[in-house]
Formats: sequence, structure tokens, C-alpha cells
Amino acid sequence: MGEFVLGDRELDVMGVLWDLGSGTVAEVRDRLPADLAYTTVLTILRNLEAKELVSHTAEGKAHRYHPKIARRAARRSALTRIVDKLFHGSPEQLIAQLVEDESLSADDMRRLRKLLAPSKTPPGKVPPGKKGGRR
Amino acid sequence: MGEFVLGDRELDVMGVLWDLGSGTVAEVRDRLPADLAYTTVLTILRNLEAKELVSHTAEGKAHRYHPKIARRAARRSALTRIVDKLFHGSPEQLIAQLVEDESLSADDMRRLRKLLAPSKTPPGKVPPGKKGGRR
DNA sequence: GCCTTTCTACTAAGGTGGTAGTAGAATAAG
DNA sequence: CTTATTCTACTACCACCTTAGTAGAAAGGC
Repeated sequence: MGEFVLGDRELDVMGVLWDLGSGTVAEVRDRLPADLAYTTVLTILRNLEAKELVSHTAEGKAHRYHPKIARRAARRSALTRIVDKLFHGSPEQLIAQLVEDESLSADDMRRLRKLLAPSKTPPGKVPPGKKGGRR
Repeated sequence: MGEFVLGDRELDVMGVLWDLGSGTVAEVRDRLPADLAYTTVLTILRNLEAKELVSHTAEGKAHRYHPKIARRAARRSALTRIVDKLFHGSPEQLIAQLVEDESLSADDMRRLRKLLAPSKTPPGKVPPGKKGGRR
């Protein structure tokens, strides 16, 4: 629930677990951007487990690792950190910079304008069943 | 001008330098959120200098440190990293999360809608055609 | 019963960040 | 001149991330 700091490789590994839902060492290793030794990936997973960010269940003779924290929580934690440290606590300035850097396509901008529409979206996601054509 | 990774304390120190324009060890130390030993701050500044992120000039018997990279560059570097590692290279998703987390006030939202106004392409700028660029 | 493959457990080494102490130079005070 | 203050330079230590090797268990093939 608190803050956690993940290294680059640790983030890569968590990313795979989030994408897959869970994974064995071999599965994770296959999908990692870098080509790491099997034992290296295992070590990272064990370290993450020591930090209680993943857990594992037995599957045959192998272990299957499951993320214990949601991607969303990691995202929030990372965002909070850089908003605080680099943007004087102002998420608005962060977005402004993204816009100014032209990191956003016209399409992105259009979608975002919708997100920012005055109607507040409660934590229940977007009510489905609206007239189609959103995607 | 590539990527640089700053630790938490290093970011704090850079933050002070950016805010002040420049600073001596004592000046930086006074404005740091945490209460660190004088020598600790000095060490951090020297480390930053070794990484070419700050430089110094002599001022009496003390040194005055100047940031060599702009806050903007550090912001971009940090944003790029987490967009890549946590948001699948999609800055749009990052903003969406900020919105959903209700990190933004109604005022922020209003201002941002203006930022996102359609085809506000300033003269001399090329309209965004390229996006993503994940590896 | 051996051999090979595939796993996990344990150990280790290099890098960097955070924190700070000690030594020594320079300056200010008596 | 002697002492106290204020700086920088150097060194050190711990924690943690990254990477990986070695040992040993498990499981299947012959």
C-alpha cells in the first residue's frame, strides 16, 4: 500500500507479469526486452517476492509467479514520485509538458478532451451500453 | 543529452538548484526537505558534477554550483522512462490515469482542455505525425 | 540404474546512491 | 600568532539493483 521503488529490470519483469496475469521464469524470460540469463530472471523474481510484490504457486516442478500489486498501484506510485519531485506537486504541469513535447497525437488529444469533459466519472468505469462507436 | 537517472536525493538537490538558479553547498542544504549533513550535500553535488549534471565556479573560498541540464530535460527524461516502462509507451494512458485518480482539480481540467484545443499548431511547428516510438 | 534437461536455492561480485566522518586548507577572531 | 570557523577533498560503509555462476533436486529417456 505504501511506496515501493522498482528498478528498471524489476519493472520489466512486473510488466510481463501484469501483461500475462502470471508467469513462470521461462515465460517471463521469453518476453523480456533484454536477453537475460535464466538465473538472472529467477533472482529478480525472488527479490520481488522478498519485497512482497509477487507471490508464487507450485506448478509441476516449476514455480508460477503472480503479481501481488496491481499495475495501477505501481503507476500511481511512480506518478506521485515524479509529480512531487519534478513538477512541484502539480499534475497539470506534467500534462502540459507532455502536450508541449508533442508526445501526443491528434487522436490522443481528442480522446483526452473527452476524458476531461466536465462530467465526472466515478470509480465505476464508463457505464457500458452507450451508443457504440467509441472505438 | 541522453538519459540520466537521478536518485531521490539527487533530485531534491537539482530541484533546489533549478529553483535558485545556482547555489553553494550551504544554500542548497538550507533549502533541502531533509536535514542532511553538510558533507552529505557536498558529496551529492560532487557526484552530480561527476555526471556532468552540474558545474561549479569559485566564489570566495566556497564553490557555487550551477545546473548544467534544464529542469525540462530532466522532466522529459523521467516521463519517457515511466511512459515506456509503465504505460506501454502511451502518454495518453498516463494522463487518463491522472484523471481517473482524481489528481486533478476542476480548475486543472479546465485549463487542460484549453491546452488540448484542436489544431493549435503554432507557426513554425510541424504538426504531430509521429507517435509512440517504443523501441 | 545412468544421462540429460530443467528447475530452484545459494552465493557472489560490480555498480550506484545515500549518508557522513576525518583531514586539511583558508579565512576570521583575539 | 593562536584559535575557532568554514570549506573542500578523500575515504568509507551500507543498502540495493543487476547480473550470473554453481550446486543440487526432479523428471524423463534409454
